[in-house]
Amino acid sequence: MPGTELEDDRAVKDTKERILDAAESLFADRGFAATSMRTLTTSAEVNLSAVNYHFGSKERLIRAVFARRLRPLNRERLALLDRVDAGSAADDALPPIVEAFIGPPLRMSRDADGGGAVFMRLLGHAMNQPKDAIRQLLGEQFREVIDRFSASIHRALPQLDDREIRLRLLFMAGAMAHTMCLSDQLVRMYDGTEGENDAEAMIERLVPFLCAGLRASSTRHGTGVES
Amino acid sequence: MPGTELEDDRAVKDTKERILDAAESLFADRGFAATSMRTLTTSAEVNLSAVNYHFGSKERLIRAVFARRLRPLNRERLALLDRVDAGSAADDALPPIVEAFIGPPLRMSRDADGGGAVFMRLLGHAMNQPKDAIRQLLGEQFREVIDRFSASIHRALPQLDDREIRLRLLFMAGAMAHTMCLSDQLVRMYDGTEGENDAEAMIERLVPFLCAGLRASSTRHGTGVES
DNA sequence: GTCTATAGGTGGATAGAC
DNA sequence: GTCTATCCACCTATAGAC
Repeated sequence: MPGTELEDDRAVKDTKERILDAAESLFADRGFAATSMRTLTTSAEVNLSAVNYHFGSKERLIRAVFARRLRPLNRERLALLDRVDAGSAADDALPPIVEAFIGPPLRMSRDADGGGAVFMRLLGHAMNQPKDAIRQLLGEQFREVIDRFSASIHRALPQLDDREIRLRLLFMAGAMAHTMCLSDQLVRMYDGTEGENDAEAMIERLVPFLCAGLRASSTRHGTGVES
Repeated sequence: MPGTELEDDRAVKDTKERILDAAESLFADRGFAATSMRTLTTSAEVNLSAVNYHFGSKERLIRAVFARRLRPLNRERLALLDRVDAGSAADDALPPIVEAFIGPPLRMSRDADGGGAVFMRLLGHAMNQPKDAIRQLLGEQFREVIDRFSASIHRALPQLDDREIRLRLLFMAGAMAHTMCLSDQLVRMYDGTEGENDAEAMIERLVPFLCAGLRASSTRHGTGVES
């Protein structure tokens, strides 16, 4: 079983990637349990046994699907955040922070060729998944991102305590996930009038909404004055 | 097949509700496809055939699970909105509007006895479901709610056009859905320090965040001035 | 209305030839 | 590494006795 990530063979990689691509697409469309290995391997045009040969089991295939995209995605987020952190720590650092958080995933939604669009739909779906092994996997993948972004937001908005920041980060993630998951319908809702406004237009609309939410006073009907 | 909603018999109702309760709980935990009728009927302590007898099929059981909770829930939302609409139409009507939208579902999360908590987790999961029959069902159930809330928000924030309002309503729904779906972890994250702060505390935190987001200027770094 | 029994089909995983 | 053939557990749905 070559599960030790020693991909030195071209033929192996092709088959593995065909499986990963098909899995991504089918999982996004139907969910994990509803996608059988039979339909998956048929769609990937590989043999039924190939999945077990290359990944060991269905569950490990699922983990591989997420790891393939999530690792570079979160690396990009943190790289963008590094650049923001190097500059101003004032309130006006907030929009770039938010964009570093939501930009890479939403922009990946636009990358229809590379299959990123499909994956983001899958991720939006998985983020609201019941307490599964998948959620645990996502928790591991996102822990560092959440910690780093919490810290940066705290620098920009020192009046918010850490707990409130993490909660609002959750609201942000929810709004983003829902947006990505419904991207099909959004494109339908928005095109015909403004043309090709996928990721960038959505980022331009989400950033003001989320920055305003992050800046909101914690008190119920507050006008900006703290407690 | 007594699928014509003529529940005049007590014994029937008990069995049906036991099935609905078990279905709600298992669907929330494992998803629809991963929940078999065997584990479901075992958990409900009814016979395997009871589901097909009372609901006709697994899919119609799923629809029944949603309809049972969603109809009264959305009725409550609209009733609350009616009371807001009867009052001021100014900007200060916004918090009650937002609360009418997110309050009933989040409050249902607290109702652990009635099983509402389980259902809301299920709903949060279903809202980010891929393009299934379930999403279509939810679309039907929510169309009137979205239309009515869009109109009320438009009265409170006349500077936003209808499309932007509907988009922000989507962001709201996403933040709410994600919050509800992760309620388990949130309770773990928040208790031990503030005690029993389930629904009301979360509403108090979501309302300022969402109101600020709704009020945000559409322009990227805007300070409140329109375009 | 509730039960047993079973039909008829699909699931993930594997053995072993090539 | 890829294929066919197959095991067997499990699935939904139904038939028919009580």
